[in-house]
Amino acid sequence: MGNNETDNSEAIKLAIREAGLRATPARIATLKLLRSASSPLTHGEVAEELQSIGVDKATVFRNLNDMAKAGILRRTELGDRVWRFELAADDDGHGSAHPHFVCVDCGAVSCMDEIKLTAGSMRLSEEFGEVTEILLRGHCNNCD
Amino acid sequence: MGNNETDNSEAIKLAIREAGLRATPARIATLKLLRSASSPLTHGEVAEELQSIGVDKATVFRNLNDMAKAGILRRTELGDRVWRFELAADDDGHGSAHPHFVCVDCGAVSCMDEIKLTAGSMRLSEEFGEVTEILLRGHCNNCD
DNA sequence: TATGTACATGCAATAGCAATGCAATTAACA
DNA sequence: TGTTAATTGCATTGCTATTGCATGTACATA
Repeated sequence: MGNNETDNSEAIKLAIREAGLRATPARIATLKLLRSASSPLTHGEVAEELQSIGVDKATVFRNLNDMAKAGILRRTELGDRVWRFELAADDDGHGSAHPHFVCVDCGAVSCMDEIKLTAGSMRLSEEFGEVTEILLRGHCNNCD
Repeated sequence: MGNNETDNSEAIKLAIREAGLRATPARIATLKLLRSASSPLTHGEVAEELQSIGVDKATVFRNLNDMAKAGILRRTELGDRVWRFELAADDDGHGSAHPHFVCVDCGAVSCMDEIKLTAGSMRLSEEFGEVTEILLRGHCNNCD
């Protein structure tokens, strides 16, 4: 079945370089972590995880922001004053922009792939501008 | 046409007391300001405005949070890491929860009264929890 | 493969909004 | 009008994100 570990690393390195950035260990580890996550991770969560391999907090912050600016990651703020990051694109197509649900009680974040606005709402929203992100907030089923 | 100024003040005082809070000048001024605003105001915006009548920043912060907790105000975070507040209910029925559009470029916030999810999306969203707020982000027509 | 350079990192310091402790003040009740 | 608990002002603290600068490193070039 080949060497998936190496293959993945090479693919990640390539993606970073294609975005105009250098493929450093900290960035590779960041992308691997985000790929293994099922929901967006915060600055702090990534920093804590990468601390174990000796990566500084400021470096994590800069890398996340830089890669978001470069288009590899998507950066969002989901209502609790903390930035969250997720891959802008990945293998299963989950990468395309999709709505999120965030629980105002426990802070859990979920990706909602199938949520859509009505056609009328899409038209109305154009009066305001171009909508690039949809966020739903409420009380999740684990909390109520 | 009667004394609207007084009438409004009395109505505001009553609303505050009904929420279980004391009708202090700082709170009354806060509600008047929010009622005259066409979009949610930030902590800082309210604080700056009320500074002119001698209200401390911390007091504004506490009052906004307290009144939000008491249900008079609605507190939301629209993507720029700053809390925003608006009346939870007002005369024209605008008070019921409604989606917001926030421009990621200029930060402008608009209230969208008519935006809805498709019926299917409403059903799907129930798998996650009870949705209490919808937020759309993008580039507004003044910025693109 | 050796190497120069621009990019990246680590460490420390800083910024900015929000939250809190405490003494003084005041609204709302009897 | 007096009492009491809620509220305020001021200063301090907390937390996340950001920045400055010297050092280290990825990677294009020779």
